[in-house]
Amino acid sequence: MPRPIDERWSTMKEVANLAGVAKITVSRVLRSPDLVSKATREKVESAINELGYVPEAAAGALSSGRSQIVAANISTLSGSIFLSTINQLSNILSTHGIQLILSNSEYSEEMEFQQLSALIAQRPLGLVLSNAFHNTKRRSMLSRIGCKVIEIWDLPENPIDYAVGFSNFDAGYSMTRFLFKDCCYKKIAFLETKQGFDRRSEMRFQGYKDFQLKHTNEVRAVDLKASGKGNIHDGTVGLNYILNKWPDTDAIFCSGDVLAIGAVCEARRRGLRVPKDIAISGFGDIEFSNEYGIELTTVKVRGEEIGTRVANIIVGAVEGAFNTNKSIDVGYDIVQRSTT
Amino acid sequence: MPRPIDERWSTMKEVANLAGVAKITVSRVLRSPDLVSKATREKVESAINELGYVPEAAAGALSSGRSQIVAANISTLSGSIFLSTINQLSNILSTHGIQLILSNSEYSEEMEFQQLSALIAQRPLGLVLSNAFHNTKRRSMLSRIGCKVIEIWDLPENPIDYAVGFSNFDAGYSMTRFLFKDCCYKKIAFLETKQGFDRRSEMRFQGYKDFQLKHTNEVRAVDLKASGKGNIHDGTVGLNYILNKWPDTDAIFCSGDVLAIGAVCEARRRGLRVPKDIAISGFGDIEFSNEYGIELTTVKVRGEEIGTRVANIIVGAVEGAFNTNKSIDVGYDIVQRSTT
DNA sequence: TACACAAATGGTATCGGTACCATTTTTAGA
DNA sequence: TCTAAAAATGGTACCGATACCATTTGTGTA
Repeated sequence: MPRPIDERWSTMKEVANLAGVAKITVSRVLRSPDLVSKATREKVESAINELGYVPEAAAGALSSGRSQIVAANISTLSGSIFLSTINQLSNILSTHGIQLILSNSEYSEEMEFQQLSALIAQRPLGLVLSNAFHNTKRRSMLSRIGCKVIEIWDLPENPIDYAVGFSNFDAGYSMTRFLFKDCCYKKIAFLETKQGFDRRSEMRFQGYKDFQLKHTNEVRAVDLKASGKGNIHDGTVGLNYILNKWPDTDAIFCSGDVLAIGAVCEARRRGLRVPKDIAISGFGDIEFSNEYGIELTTVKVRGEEIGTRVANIIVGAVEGAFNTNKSIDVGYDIVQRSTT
Repeated sequence: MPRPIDERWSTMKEVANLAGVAKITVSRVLRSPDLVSKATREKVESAINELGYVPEAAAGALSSGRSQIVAANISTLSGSIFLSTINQLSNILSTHGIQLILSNSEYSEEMEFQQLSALIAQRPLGLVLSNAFHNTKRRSMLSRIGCKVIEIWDLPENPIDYAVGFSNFDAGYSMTRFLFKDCCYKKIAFLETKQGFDRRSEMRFQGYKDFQLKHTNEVRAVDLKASGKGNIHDGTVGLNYILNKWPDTDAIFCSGDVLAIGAVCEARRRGLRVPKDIAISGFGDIEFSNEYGIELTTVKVRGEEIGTRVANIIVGAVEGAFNTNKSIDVGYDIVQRSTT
């Protein structure tokens, strides 16, 4: 369909004609100005300005076989867990002229597959995933993708290409040990709301379970799958459910901060003292965790650093750096505040 | 799973050869399957599966003159204000095979221009902006862009193409009137923390100012520009600043919910009763506003609906619908809770 | 001045799809 | 059975950049 004349963008050829050079020279001015003499460069630049020329990324990508795009598929935007990572990643990439395509799979596996194809269609420089894929078909799709695949917020045993994150198992284990050994709670429950498959939450649970089986031989775990969107309300439901089922519970380890905040609010509403009657801890250390009248004990995750590391891997790979470190552990911290 | 010898992806030509058809037929199977007979379609589909073929978006975009990309530039990700809009937009677009490129302009103004160019380089189907551009050069760049420009979360008088949002002026005016007339507060202050140029916050302030000048002839406004990131801490600073400067203030209208929550916390810390000693209202109705022990009076914005409307405009335009409605007002609600 | 070599510039093929039109095959109706 | 129209398929020329190699121009040294 022929676009209306006035809506067409200028092309490199038109810039070249106006400047009186070959179009390859225009290309050089934009991509490797050092190879062009000052006089020519200035002629070309003024032609670019005059025409308001903006090169077409698709043509460049096709011709060079290399896009200026990084794709990220994260499980959810709404939880805001990944925001700091995405924000940082986007900022660093944009200083290198790389755009970030964002898609979220809301933890649904079918959508993830479709979206994965759509992302691969962009032939991105890097593919950032917050959810590891265990399905073989998908893994094979990813392994032959030809761009860097970077799994984040977790450290799977065999990363496809790279992993930047921390051990969710260890985090779950550490927090449980902290509650048990340092805080001396002996009846610890675990609360989560997995939507579909959430490997990271699952691993935190495994860490909790592992500790519990070693030290108390009792597992008190609730997964509010059905209702669960991981919002504050779920925290209130979860607290009630747990205290109803195991009335002598003295601490609840929530798989996310929002859940934990909900649980704290509900505990207070019921007239329970936190942490005296019931201790509550979370995971993630979101902005609200340390403000707003609640100082939540939680696992602090360096989300921003993950973004930085991911950006460095991608930018490095573009510049030809060879990175042998497949797995980058940014660690985590147990942060004690006043809810335990 | 053996990685192919070279990391090249299969091309449409290879699929065509395997299926024994012309490559244009493969293209048809993917884009308009109704034009292809069932037998041929199945042959081609099995060839696609066998080769794991994923078409290259850049080639399609170049050839058809139409990308499958929508670009959004929002002022900031971290505030989480736009999350529901972006989330909804991304979800709807992805069901139409359209990808969302996200960039944020929270850094320098120079970068904003660069980023705009980078986004335009993608020749997106639509360009979604949370910040109106007043600079003439930029506006002219935007007006000749050839794709739909959609300004969101505001209703400028002359939208470049479309605007989906609400009147920030009206919202500011309405909340002030609500505090004054319905709640009978007579000494109302306005607190904001603008980062750079924030037209939306500015318009809310103008609404506040307009009402005040009409009814009290007094404006008590604080803009924590310098420190201001709009976080909870700023709310505490702002409350103290205001009560110090105008001790008889009986209500504070905060330009954002996070600020308001900070102000409520600080008021309580100081032993003030909310709303008896000091009333506080916010703007945005973020998730935390109605939970977590604070029931904040605020202006509820339908962020998700904005996302839906934007997606519909873009998808509609792709399908050739002609939308005459340049300005879509999704409205807002004054929600009274317990802080006023 | 001549020559070698570096710097600057240009020509052409090509990336992998889609548009447009042409051609072949199938179907329906007289 | 024949013919016209519809359905299915194919051929070819692009889209707008970059890669690669060729060519021209400029510079320093003998």
